[in-house]
Amino acid sequence: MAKDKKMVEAITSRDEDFAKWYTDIVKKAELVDYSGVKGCMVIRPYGFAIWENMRNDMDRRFKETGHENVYMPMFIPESLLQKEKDHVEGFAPECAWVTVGGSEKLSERLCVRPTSETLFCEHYAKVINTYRDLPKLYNQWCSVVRWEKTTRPFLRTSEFLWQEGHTMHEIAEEAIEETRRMLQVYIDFYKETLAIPAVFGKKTDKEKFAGAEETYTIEPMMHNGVALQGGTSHYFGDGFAKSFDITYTGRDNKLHYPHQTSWGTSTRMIGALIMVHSDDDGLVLPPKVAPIQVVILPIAQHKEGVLDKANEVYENLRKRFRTKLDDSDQSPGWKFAQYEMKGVPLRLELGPKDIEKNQCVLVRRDTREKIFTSLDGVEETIEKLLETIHEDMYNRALENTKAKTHVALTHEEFLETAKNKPGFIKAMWCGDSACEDQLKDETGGVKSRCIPFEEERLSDVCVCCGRPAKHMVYWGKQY
RNA sequence: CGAGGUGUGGCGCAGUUUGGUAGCGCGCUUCGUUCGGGACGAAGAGGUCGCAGGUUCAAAUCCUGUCACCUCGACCA
Repeated sequence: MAKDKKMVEAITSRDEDFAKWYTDIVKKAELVDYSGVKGCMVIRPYGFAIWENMRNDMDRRFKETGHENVYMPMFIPESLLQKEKDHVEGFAPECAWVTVGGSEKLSERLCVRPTSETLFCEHYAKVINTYRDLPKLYNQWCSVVRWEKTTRPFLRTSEFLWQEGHTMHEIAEEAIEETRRMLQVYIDFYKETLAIPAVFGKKTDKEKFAGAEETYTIEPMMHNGVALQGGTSHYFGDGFAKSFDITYTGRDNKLHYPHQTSWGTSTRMIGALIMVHSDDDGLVLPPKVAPIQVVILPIAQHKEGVLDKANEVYENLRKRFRTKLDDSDQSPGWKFAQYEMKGVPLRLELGPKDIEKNQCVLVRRDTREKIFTSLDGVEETIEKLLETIHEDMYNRALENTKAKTHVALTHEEFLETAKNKPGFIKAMWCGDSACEDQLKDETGGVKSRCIPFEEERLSDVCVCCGRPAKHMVYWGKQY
């Protein structure tokens, strides 16, 4: 069969209808199911296993950088939420409220947390007294609720799982350093674990988080050129500390406000995984997070010795890889398609002909390449292949991002590019949010993604208004 | 919040215009044959047609109301 022939009729082609392709994958790969509540999804075992792998990897990185896990309540009293003005204005429109407990109407309504800055602040006010209590480096894994108008599995749901780090520091520089450090943790995680390249940098004032002084972001590009805000890290200065009256006695025996950060990533990253790597045959998972890294498919398994050998290989491989042996009585063709749909990075075929020659067939999910290899030392072969798959997936995504990143020097060029070429646009900007608004209106949704840490001087003037340029900005449409 | 769409066995749908015995495909169960790219045969099980009213001898079908979900926009991790 031709390599590029579409084998799974049930999945809509990616080029035909990207949105439909996405939801097909999500359902066919058994990642989620819809629930009875609008915008809330059931994360099925296979989808949740991906999240668990992500979570374990990130959690390790957080702990290596000195953070501790905690758990805050899920309810925020309205009065607490209102303590920081910008923050409440940012989140009030999408809060879900609890007004009744049992049969009693509550004297004060409770917000189901959309994010937990206020709860952390309330707690920090109690436990921070002296500079010796700093820094406080807390993280929590939980779910949050934002009453979204439009929802899509993983990308935007009413409730989603995430991690939120909240830290307090003696001085501003240390907090800013923490903000940048955690962004770097995200960048590394995307590259090393998800095999996803990204642009990253600082958000413009207009795109900042509600209540933050500075917001840093990681912006991976999806296969179709649309950006996804993949994680954010915020520097709050001492604004929240002042609103919540968090003070500590400094080395100088005077009262000071600590400086704060927060940073978060969510199950949305699973959406990124799908939209960056997957194809018309289903999911393509990077080996580091794949719930099954190698699936062993015995061929003609009723024949003498096949299952015995398959089990022997399985017992050997499972010590090093997340391995599955599928000896169900489905036909081989069905199994091939099934595990391709689920994105298993490597398939190991083992039939009577192989066993005779003491070999097996390894098939890469990402390229479909077939490799005939000896069963002696097959675990080394697999180890190397999984690494190669990771690198190749990263590089393909990087090529796609590069190919879909354009430069615009003039206003006309910007509009022309935005209209005809999906992807990022690099262009100079004066620093005025009015220009961001104008460009967004003129292009039907292209917004500033970020100001990268390493800016190029493309020209001296703003691509929108022609006044002197202050920054080079990545622009693009987003999910 | 605006504009569309859909609710019928587990899943996907037809049937609704023109009221008259609840259908199809997949899946599921059992048995047999198959097995290197979604195998085949035979026999089975499974549905208060989203919900509530109404019209009628008779409602999945007509009327009124209601709930939910999906897609696309505007807003957002």
